[in-house]
Amino acid sequence: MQRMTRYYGQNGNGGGHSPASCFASRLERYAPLTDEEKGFVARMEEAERPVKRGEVVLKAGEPSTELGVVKEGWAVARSDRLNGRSQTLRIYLPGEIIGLPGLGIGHYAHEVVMVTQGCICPFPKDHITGIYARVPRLAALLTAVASVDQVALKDRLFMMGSGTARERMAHFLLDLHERLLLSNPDMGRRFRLPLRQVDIAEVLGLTKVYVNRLLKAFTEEGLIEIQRPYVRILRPAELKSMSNYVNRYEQIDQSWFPSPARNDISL
Amino acid sequence: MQRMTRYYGQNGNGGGHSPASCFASRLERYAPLTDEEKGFVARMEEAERPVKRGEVVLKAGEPSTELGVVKEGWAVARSDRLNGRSQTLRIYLPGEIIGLPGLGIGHYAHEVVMVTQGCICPFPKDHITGIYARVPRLAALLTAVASVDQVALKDRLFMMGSGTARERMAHFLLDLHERLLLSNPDMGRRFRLPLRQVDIAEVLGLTKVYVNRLLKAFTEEGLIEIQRPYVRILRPAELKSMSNYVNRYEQIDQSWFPSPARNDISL
DNA sequence: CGTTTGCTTGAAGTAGGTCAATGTGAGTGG
DNA sequence: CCACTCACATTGACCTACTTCAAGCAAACG
Repeated sequence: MQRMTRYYGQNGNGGGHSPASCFASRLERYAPLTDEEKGFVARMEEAERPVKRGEVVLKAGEPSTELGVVKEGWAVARSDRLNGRSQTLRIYLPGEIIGLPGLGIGHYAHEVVMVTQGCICPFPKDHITGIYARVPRLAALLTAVASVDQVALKDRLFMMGSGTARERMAHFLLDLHERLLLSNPDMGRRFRLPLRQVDIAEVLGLTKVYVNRLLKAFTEEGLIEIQRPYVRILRPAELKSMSNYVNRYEQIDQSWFPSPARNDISL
Repeated sequence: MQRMTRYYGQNGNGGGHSPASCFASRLERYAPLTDEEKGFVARMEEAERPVKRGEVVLKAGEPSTELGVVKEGWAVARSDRLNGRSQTLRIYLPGEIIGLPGLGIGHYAHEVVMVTQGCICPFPKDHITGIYARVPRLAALLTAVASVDQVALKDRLFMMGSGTARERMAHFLLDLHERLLLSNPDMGRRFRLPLRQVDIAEVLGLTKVYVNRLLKAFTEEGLIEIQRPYVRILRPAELKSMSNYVNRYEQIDQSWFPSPARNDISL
């Protein structure tokens, strides 16, 4: 059933962070956390649930009682259509939070499904309450991360609205590469892409047939190299210029964060 | 477990001119604000700047020092392409905040332009600092509103990725109508649409020619009625079923909000 | 070793784009 | 009151990027 071997996650790459918490290490990349903040983050990863490929982690329409941290594996948020085609709205990599949009509307708007096997750390929604009440700087950090996310989402909307299939594909490959680099800085240009062509098609809003043709064309043009399930980006510059790609993940702006101490207001 | 509050239920001014503080009244629709919270909200609307149609309110690439509340008029966030076509990423109606995504990345990712004349209330970014530090429930409210926004954005991504032109148009009209109803509950099915066909085309990722043909077709099929610049939705049910439209703005979940008093943690 | 799941390829169709011309109403100036 | 203009809307004729359908292939698994 599973044609993939194990997803390679947080193998020790000199970073020195504990493999137990990819989410905490992701956050600490931006700003060192206080002990109190670390405590709150740790509680988001207390529980662990192994999940199989294809498993629905969050069901669309259900009341949103929990959020979750993807600890291992890839997940996607998707919108199913009665009609036929379904659309992947977002790919979640290890260290990212799922279910955040459910905060506002009280139920999950779109289902989240695993595309590889992996491991999810669910935590109750009202854990966020404590973060807003007690560690406002952490709340601000989460907000900042969410807003980077929103920018990336808008970039994707742009590609879907006025990009050709080639441009979308280029943008997709570059974006995934950059995001993987965030947690694996010394990964290089070759990365594991545990998605079937039909999965990519659902991300890009294309058919699997055309995705196949695009990948073939990209390969023939020497833009990429495929050794399934690995992809190597051969000519990033051309891909960037053809898709107008901008890396949105490089840094976040902390200038507006409140100070870590609870009642010390920097204003 | 979850306390939802209906969003409707404020007397609407059918006329069409904004109240003194459309942003505050929009927030108060969700939850009554404490005096302290009101003070912070009021400071977001202290300054006022009249803006002309076509004026660039936020320039892409510039450091994000300010956010703003749209007090009057319509604005759009758009992504320009060297190539040619440009894509509208988001329409901002009165009472909505612009520049929020700039919080995370420290500069404006996409430009914001007025599509009608209007009025913007700019406020400094670090005003958000005070909200996170001192009125956490207001911070949570802003987060909730942003997350509803993100869901709506994902719905749009879905339409752009796997919707036909007809479906996109139907979705667009319904979505705009619902959003306008939020601040004008007794507006009915007829609303002012101050966009040119080319503006709509940029929202939908289509050409103005095709937008024209779609509008003509919709009119001939009796789905809508156009008396420029007004549109009337004649058969909302058909539009809904053909575009799978879901109104995401109806309710907001406050169950996870911290309590209004600063150090009283409801957990 | 047969079955399944996913990849590849060809041929034909279509939704929506492109190009280009014409129509229309709301100013503006004379 | 009429001409002139300018910004948009409308319409027609053709074009193409992508889809659809359908068949064949490869490799992994049972």
